[in-house]
Amino acid sequence: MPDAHPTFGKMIKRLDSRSPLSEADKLALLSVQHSVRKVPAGAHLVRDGEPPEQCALLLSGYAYRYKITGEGARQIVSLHMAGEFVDLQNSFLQVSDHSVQTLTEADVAFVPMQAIREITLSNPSIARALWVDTLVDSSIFREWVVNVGRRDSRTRVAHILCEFSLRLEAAGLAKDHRYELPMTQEQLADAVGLTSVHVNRVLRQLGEEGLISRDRRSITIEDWQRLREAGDFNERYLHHDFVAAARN
Amino acid sequence: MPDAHPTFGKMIKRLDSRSPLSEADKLALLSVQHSVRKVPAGAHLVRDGEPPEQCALLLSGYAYRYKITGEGARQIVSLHMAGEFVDLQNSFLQVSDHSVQTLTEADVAFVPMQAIREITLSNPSIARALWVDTLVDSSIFREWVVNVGRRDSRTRVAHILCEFSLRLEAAGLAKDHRYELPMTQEQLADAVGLTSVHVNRVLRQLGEEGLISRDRRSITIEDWQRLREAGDFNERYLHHDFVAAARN
DNA sequence: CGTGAGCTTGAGACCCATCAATGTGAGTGG
DNA sequence: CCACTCACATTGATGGGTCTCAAGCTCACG
Repeated sequence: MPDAHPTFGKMIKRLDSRSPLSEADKLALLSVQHSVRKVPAGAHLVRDGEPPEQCALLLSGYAYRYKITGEGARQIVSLHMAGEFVDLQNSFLQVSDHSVQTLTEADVAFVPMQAIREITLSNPSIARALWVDTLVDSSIFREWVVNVGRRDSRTRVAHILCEFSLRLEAAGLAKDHRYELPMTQEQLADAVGLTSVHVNRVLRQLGEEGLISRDRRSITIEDWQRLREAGDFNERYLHHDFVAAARN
Repeated sequence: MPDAHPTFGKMIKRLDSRSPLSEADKLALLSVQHSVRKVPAGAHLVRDGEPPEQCALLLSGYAYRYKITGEGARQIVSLHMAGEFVDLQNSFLQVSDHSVQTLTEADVAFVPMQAIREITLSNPSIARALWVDTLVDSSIFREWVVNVGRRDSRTRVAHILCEFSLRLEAAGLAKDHRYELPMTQEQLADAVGLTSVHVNRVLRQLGEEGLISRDRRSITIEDWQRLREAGDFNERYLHHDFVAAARN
């Protein structure tokens, strides 16, 4: 039933680019059981500690994953955009180890865990493609560990702005290094392990230096090369280098 | 050919506990093509930026993954012990996004990428089990993002000591909350995003408070409950809760 | 015993957090 | 169309946690 939401095609294209899928695979993905629901901004898709029952694919909008420390501080561990699965891992783990919340209003396709389990057992290429997708997720987590662990505030913020720019462009959601940042400065701060006050100062500084300009939530990268250097950014970890990997 | 190194059994048992394997699956894993080599401490198993050719399974000893920032700072992003794959993701990605180095002398089984690709395509249960293994890796990365992003130094160090204790016990490499920490304080610092000087002070403080005691590289957790609280530690993210997940 | 890597400790500096106040713009209701 | 409100952004002043620099210590090993 290829009357699936158009974003399904986007998701399939991304998977296919890193791990080739046959036409039959693509059709199987298109017709996987799911239900679509519109979800308001700030809604929880997954809650830390609860056993998951379905897997959410973002059809539009943004979401983020986060954890809360015992002190009550929040750390955002990833940001997700249209075409991405936000909690694929939950299909195979007993209990969720973090929460997922929408950043904006979003259209979400909920796929029953069972459907994911079945399609991946009966179709090894789909399993591999989804696996690779989670491996790229991992790579981004590793880079974030480095970002919050070893970079100073200016570098950290510049780095994440570079990452968002490339990921949004790869997803067809931005171009010319200009995009709507769907988060408040406080959320940005929680993603880079700083306070919103300090993020504000850093953004101002990056603006004064002519690396970026801002208008409300819109970010324009005025000088990609310099922002890239300022952010110690190397896009290798995004694994956008789609050289058609695998012969099997 | 079940004349494989005994640690293969350990690895298989761990995989099986989170994602059930048939006897045939286990035999296939035991007889996967590989070559064993003894590697000295400090040797590189993988180098950032290079295309990987094989996948390393640690049979004995310890290894860690790390990245170097443009400033030359090192961030260790994970620690691995006997029975773990250190770079499974490399079998499916074009280029390595980080380096892997041994912490101690180690026996390593090198499995050709091609063998991993083949066994996972022809055997969906093995693919799933390895996938789940990488998902647990991801969960640990997420926790590390939180650790370096939002916890103060004392909490950070206490947290990682708790994590090591549980992981080593689960691997049968420690018991009674006592273990040999296979890293220098500088390496520990690079894992928690601090300096070795500060890690040293924190370790002393934890000792003075009676939470741990140290003798050379040996760590004894004197008061698990209090260290757990000090480290804001909840073992959920380790996904050691082996309730035999899946019917298919 | 000499050597070197790693551990330990102190003093001072600095980056970022905290606290606090004000500014701004979108939405709401009168 | 104008108060009013509320979330978010912005800015300043101050303090603290961690880094940096530097020196001495310990212990395994030759």
